Amino acid sequence: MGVTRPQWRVLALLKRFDGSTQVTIADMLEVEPITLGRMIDRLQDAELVERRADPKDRRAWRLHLTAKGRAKIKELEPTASAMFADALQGINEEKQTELEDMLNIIRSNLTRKPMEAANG
Amino acid sequence: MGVTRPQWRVLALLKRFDGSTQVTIADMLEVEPITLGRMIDRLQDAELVERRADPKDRRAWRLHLTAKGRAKIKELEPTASAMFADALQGINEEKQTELEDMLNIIRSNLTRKPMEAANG
DNA sequence: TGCATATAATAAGCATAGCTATTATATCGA
DNA sequence: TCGATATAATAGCTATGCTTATTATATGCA
Repeated sequence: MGVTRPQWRVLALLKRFDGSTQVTIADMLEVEPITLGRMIDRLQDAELVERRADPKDRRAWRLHLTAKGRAKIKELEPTASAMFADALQGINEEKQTELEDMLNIIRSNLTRKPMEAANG
Repeated sequence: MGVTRPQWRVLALLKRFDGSTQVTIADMLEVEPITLGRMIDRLQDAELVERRADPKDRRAWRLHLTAKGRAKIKELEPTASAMFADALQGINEEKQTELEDMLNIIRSNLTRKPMEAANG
């Protein structure tokens, strides 16, 4: 439908946090800055996102959706919602919350700890 | 530790299903045959896996662990177990089963259905 | 001020992953 | 048996993702 899944995640985040720096978006997506940087290269080529200089920090870019980017989001949002609903069919809301909680525990286990057990 | 995470998954599967074809392993990993084929290229370069001709089907390769591959598995298995245990800390066995069940439902929702909702 | 350190972004190189197309071989049906 | 179709693997191209290294700029502190 014109964008890849990771690209869609970037667009969705920029919808909520327009004007973020690359590092900020990379952190939210849990990817490395260079990975996000290259995704932005392609999104910029596709004219869905643009880089603007940060007036306060000359090292940083501020990322902004273009009009075309906002249109693409509008176009894809119904599909995204439908896919989520479809994926979660057969799991009630209470269970969905439990699922989310457990996945958050696992993420925190894997990211915030030095993993002594695995290295010893 | 000498192999990447996807490569480890291939080795672990071959430990259980030594002699499988590429398509079979690709199906189990839920990746495309070409993706698995290229992983096997690298595992073969690293002398962890070898391709042997299928005596009954000249199109197909049979994948086998080398002695070096089996040694690598023995070396990494404790780390793998420790990482799993670490990731699941704070989630009791009953909850772990529920988690697995829910993830299986989601996978089946996303793979076995034509996704009418999303396309309509 | 001026140096050490930190931070934002990028570069090079490699691995993983998908899509489409192609080649070689099997298999099924008339 | 032969032609249509299916299947196993590969090739080319693109996108994602990481590690390590580098450049430019900020910031903290003496």
